[in-house]
Amino acid sequence: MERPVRVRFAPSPTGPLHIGGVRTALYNYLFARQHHGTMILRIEDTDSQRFVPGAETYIMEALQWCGIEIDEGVGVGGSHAPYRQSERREIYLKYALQLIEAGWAYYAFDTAAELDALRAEAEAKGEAFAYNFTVRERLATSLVLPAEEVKARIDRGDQWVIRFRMPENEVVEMEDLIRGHVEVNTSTLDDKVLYKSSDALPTYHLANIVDDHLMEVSHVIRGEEWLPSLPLHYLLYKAFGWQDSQPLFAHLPLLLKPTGGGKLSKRDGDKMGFPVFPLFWTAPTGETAHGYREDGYFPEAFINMLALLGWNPGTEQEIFSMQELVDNFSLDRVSKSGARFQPDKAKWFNAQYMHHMTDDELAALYQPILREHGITVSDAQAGKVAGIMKERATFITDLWELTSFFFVAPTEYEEKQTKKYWKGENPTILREVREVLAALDDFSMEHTEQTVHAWIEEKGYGMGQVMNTLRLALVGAGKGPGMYDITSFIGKEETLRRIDQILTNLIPA
RNA sequence: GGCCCAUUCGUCUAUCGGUUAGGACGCAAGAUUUUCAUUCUUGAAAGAGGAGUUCGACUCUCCUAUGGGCUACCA
Repeated sequence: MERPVRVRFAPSPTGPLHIGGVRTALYNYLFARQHHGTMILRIEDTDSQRFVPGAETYIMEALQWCGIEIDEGVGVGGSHAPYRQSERREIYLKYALQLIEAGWAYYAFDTAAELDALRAEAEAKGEAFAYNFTVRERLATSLVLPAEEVKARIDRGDQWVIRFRMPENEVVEMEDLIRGHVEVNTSTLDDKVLYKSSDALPTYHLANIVDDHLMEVSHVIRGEEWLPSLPLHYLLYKAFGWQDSQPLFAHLPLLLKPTGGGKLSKRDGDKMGFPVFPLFWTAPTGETAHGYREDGYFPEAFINMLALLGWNPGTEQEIFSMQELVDNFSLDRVSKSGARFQPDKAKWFNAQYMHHMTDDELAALYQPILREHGITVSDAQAGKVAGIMKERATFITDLWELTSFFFVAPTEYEEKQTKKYWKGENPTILREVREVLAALDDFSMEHTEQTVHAWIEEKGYGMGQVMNTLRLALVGAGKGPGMYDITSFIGKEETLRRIDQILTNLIPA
């Protein structure tokens, strides 16, 4: 295979891109980058009924947030423009007609009502209706109607479609990069509609094959839901005489619901409290859906998680940057069976990325949240506290809950801790600790710790007893980092002030 | 119903005929600890079932079961 790698992600703008779509885009992107190929974004808007305004913009924003770069396509242009199928509509009819010419397709004039009647009739007899060699000769098609009649019907504006003439009893042999050899007998297939006069647009099958050919796509990497139509696609390449440049196919396993069966859908997210979309989405109807971005996920963590859902490197490495994914990805390590999406693992990935962030990175993300709470501090300070507490956080938004006591003195004292420590001689000991701290000139972490610990030992107090009482005074709760992280950050003056505050405000039990 | 694809711990997965079937998430226990976490250690936890092929099958073949996809003038 000498030809340049060109892959495409080809969503249809019928709603927000969900994570299954993002993963398909990701695998295409990884494959393209690894082979120094081209990643194409094509919008398949051949269904005028289901078109949703805003969906296309959403798709492009989502890919951008994920770090999936488009080399060619909608939004960036390229040598094979246009990339929106609705803007290529004049191309397709020509090819459909070419197929009729060659005997691979025909006009059909059935109305929706007639087809429904046919289906009902078959069902009544307990049979499955198939529009194929068994019925096509008995229906109003260009196969049986005289040429003049066909022309007359078209001329007078009757609705028609062009259907593929599926051969009878032929075995189509196919190769899938993930699944290997697959074969299907054409007698089980039907005469798919390729083009419809109602909106002068092709269906997916025709548009897809024509565009992939014209855009010189080398590998088609798409969801498993397309596997059943692969024989048709093979036959279309054959009918057009394009077998030599036919792309290689890889059908990806589906992303399944976390529990129960079925494909992941929008409703699952709403029900189970995790996003199924990369970004927040507002439908034209006003309906909204959560997004990973707004829920606090890092795009890198989101992508990492998605990449491992259906693919693995064969090693025990789990944390991958985009570049590492590009270097390690391979289609033959993509699994064959559907992967159940796991919300807990997604969180774990995010926490891992959080833990590995530098103070500077954390500061940049945390500052806006601090500002929302009316806290103005330097980046260094924001980064410092975030760095101290990051290992306890899953999301950036967890940080405020975790670090607020660095900036604000407690306004109330947690009941459990108060009961446990604000009793007996502890308030008196706290008074003594206050004197020890007040006498300090050097309030650094090391020096404070050394002095206070030596003092505790000398007095024979319990370490936990003293430290937890002090914690209650400074934090107001039984949580937080080491005490000296706190004292050194808030400083001597504030430390003493918080001790005085609890001593004057809280009456010991 | 028909066609196609799949089937290893609860979940994501490793294994490409010979392993005490490995790792991760989650769960449980323990250790560390001034709190909460983190971290570390340990544990429970799997080859859908049945026939073959083979000296030997999780791995290859077939059947069954189960799950999933498709079966539109949707993609």
